[in-house]
Amino acid sequence: MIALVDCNNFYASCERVFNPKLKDRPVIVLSNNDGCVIARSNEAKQLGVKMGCPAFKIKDLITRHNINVFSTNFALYGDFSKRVMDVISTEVEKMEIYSIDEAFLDFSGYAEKKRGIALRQKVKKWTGIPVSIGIAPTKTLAKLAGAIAKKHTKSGVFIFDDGNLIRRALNIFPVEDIWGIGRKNAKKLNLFGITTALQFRECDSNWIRRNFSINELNIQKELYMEIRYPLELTQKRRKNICTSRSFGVGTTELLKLKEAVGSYANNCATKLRYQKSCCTNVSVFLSTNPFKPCEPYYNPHIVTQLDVPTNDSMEIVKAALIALNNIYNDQYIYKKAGVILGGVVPQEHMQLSLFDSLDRTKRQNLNKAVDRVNSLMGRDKVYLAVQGNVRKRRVKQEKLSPCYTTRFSDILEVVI
DNA sequence: TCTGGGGTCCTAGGACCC
DNA sequence: TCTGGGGTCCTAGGACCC
Repeated sequence: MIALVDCNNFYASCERVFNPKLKDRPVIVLSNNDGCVIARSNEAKQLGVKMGCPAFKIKDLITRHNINVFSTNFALYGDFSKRVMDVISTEVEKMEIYSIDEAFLDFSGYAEKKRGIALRQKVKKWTGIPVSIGIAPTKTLAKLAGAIAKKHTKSGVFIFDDGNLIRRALNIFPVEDIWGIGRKNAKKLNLFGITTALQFRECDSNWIRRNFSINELNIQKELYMEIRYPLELTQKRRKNICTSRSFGVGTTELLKLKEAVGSYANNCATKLRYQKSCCTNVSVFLSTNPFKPCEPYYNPHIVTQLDVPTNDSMEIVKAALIALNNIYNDQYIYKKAGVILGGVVPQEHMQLSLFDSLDRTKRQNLNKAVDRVNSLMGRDKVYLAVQGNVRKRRVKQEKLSPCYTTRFSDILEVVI
């Protein structure tokens, strides 16, 4: 049996932990640049705040209902994620951290509701974060059980321990809410009269294979309790590493784009070194504002192949800046830029080039030193000149909460 | 005025090989 | 007149996830 632990309204819950005034109050968290709603407390959901909605569209609603608004605070959420996962790991032998707020656990041996309830209480007590737990024979069914646990139980835990129960649940569960069936596929299925999870499970497998991909077939098997997506216990290296940002205000200036793209490339290289990998290609993209139909849309993208796999900041930044020069056109107002590193290979599998002129050992030592300074003293303490003034370029975050758990100056004081 | 960021996997079609 | 058969690899685009 597999258990899925899912933090309830995760970012909103993190904001609440050190701010008890927010209890039972509507809370929302915004994306970068305070753009869109990316998390909502139950109270905010009840007021009709939709996921992904641009903040400016619900200004009235926010004032009218006194909704508590927060800018995204990833230092805080990342730290809480780690705490929650640490607590869970004290209770299980094997677990797969699936996302910032979810984990699949091996519950074989002792898969009972009370085990889930005890775990849930422990996480709440030790971290302050409420979670829901779904227990079932497969991941797909565990996701479904988790959804039921969140919406329809008081205990926050739901277990699929019998075939009849699964059948009854599938019969009322909409096909579009199955894990892995997205909007597009749900629409297609609806056209064939398939609206519930049970109808999907009872479809002819050959028909599914012909009209959809292998994934949908696997999902169908998982609904029949056949494991197609086993627990993944080893942490996988990322195959692509991306850093991209929207700008608060659009720009046509090449210099500003250089600073941005240089910074994103440097950030990607740092992430790459962190997972002990090298990349073999660097791609850069730009984008104008897609929400302005009156302005022409321009979305160029270019991939540069590297001779030698590398994770050297300067080399990657250089490649990114050359690419930028090649796609830049001064006739457009750019709203977003990004860098993607691809062809990622483990550091130790590096294929050297016959014509390489770089002293790679020297560069490695330099990068290592920079990484160490930045990890000890705070990010961007040392950066490349081409990045410009990194502190000046901060994104808009008007409602940022303190970094209660990751910055000494933000730690709460208890006054007696 | 104001619309996020970071990933994975699958498939079809083209280029290429012998 | 009549023009094969069996592969691999790469890429773009699309779907999905959080």
